[in-house]
Amino acid sequence: MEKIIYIADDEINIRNLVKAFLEKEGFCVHAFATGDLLFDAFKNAPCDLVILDVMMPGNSGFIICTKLREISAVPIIMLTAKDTEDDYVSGLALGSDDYFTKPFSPMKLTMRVKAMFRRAAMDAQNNNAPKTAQADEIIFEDIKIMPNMLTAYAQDKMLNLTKTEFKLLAYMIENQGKAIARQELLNTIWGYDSIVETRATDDTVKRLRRKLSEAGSKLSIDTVWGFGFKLGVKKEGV
Amino acid sequence: MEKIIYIADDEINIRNLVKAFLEKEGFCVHAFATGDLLFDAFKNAPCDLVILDVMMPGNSGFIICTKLREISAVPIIMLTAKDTEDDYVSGLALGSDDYFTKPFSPMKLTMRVKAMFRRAAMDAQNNNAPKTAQADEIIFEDIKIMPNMLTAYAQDKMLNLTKTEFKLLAYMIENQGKAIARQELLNTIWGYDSIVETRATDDTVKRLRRKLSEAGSKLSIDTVWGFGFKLGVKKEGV
DNA sequence: ATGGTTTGCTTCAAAGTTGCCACAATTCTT
DNA sequence: AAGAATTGTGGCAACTTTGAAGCAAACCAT
Repeated sequence: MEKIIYIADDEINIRNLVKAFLEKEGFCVHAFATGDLLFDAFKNAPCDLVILDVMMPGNSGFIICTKLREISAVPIIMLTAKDTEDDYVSGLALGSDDYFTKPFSPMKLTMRVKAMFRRAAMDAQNNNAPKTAQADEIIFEDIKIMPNMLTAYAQDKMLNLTKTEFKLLAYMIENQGKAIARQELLNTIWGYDSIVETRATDDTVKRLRRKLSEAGSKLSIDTVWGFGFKLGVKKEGV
Repeated sequence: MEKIIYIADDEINIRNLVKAFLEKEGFCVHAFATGDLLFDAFKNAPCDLVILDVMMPGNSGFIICTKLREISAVPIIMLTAKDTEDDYVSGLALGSDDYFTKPFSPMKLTMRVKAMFRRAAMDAQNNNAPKTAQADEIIFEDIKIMPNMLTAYAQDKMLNLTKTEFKLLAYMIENQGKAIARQELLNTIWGYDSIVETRATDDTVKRLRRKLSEAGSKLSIDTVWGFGFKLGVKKEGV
């Protein structure tokens, strides 16, 4: 089944470039000059994935993203020239699923798109967990995560997590029980194009473990030797 | 399979530096003084990745990039001294996949190169076997195997298997019933070019048997004398 | 700018894995 | 039944992977 992708960007070069790359991969791509045009088209005929530039004449990508989220759970990738963490957070908080900073590599965008479809397909298979991305709270054992606010509680005590730690914990809880490979964490948290050493994951896990333990959480991050990590529960001490 | 990398840069120091670093990582590197030379070589013998300096005598890296893109989808990394947004965007618009600004760390370039190959490999894997390899669970008797997660259960108790043990058990279960020769296991699990003794399989089987029995599994690994092993089921004791 | 945080890297020690060995137990051959 | 070949067992050492502490560069909010 051919996947349909809508893209909105006011720069025609970017538009054509992305369109060309994605079409070469067999996707059906419709390009729009503004977010509003895209939104109108979406109302008539929803697509499988949306790529939105943030800076556009008329309503910005953020606004379109919010409007889309009101009517659909379609995956959204945001493009932006700005590289600030603020934008990153607000973009994710508004419900976009991924984020690209211009200038970006068309091939990487293509790979990310394919990865998202793969993931969506996998989620569909184990339909038990329909991750509508924006649950207000995710709870696992004595941990409560509030994705919108980048906040996490353990035993009702607030954990003071950094962004990296939060993303890692959130990802592991979404995949609770599963063992997760270091490389998968790198790809997901640090991005497919990251150049950090694999051991960077150990650092974040180390800091997460300390914070969890200081908060007295029963949650433990177990090592799967030669592979990665897995969530577990500490035994009730004696 | 050794990856072949072409690099074009008019500065011999850069050329040699990058060449040395990449060769140390096991890549086969051919260096060219101009982009045109590289392009000619590529027409005769394509390579797996191209690194192009932008500023070169003769045709610039941008032009070479465009010409390469007309005949191939080979990954291209651009190097440039200029750090302007214009250059970046036009480089990408011409189809390069990544971008490095001089001065750059050879180590980071190397890591990026490795990441690109890793991604390409993953992509190929996922495309070739979109469904077959993605079985979430394989079940045999009281054993449940979850291939993606290096996790296996016996009687709903988790088995703590190492990578080697896991691969061996998974392979035997995939071929359930069949007797498997030691040499076949060696080739499959340890690889054709492995130098381990045949008896290494016995070691892993030994450890697997212990873990299975400790978990109380009914699964047994039976010896086929003078040949290899075969999965079986223990009798209901008593 | 600037002062505090975050974060990835380095180094070293600790822990886990794995192939090999010697020898005992088993099976096959004669 | 004796001898030869093959397999099971426990131990072990080399190797790999992981954890911890410290550090410096990058990052971020003032």
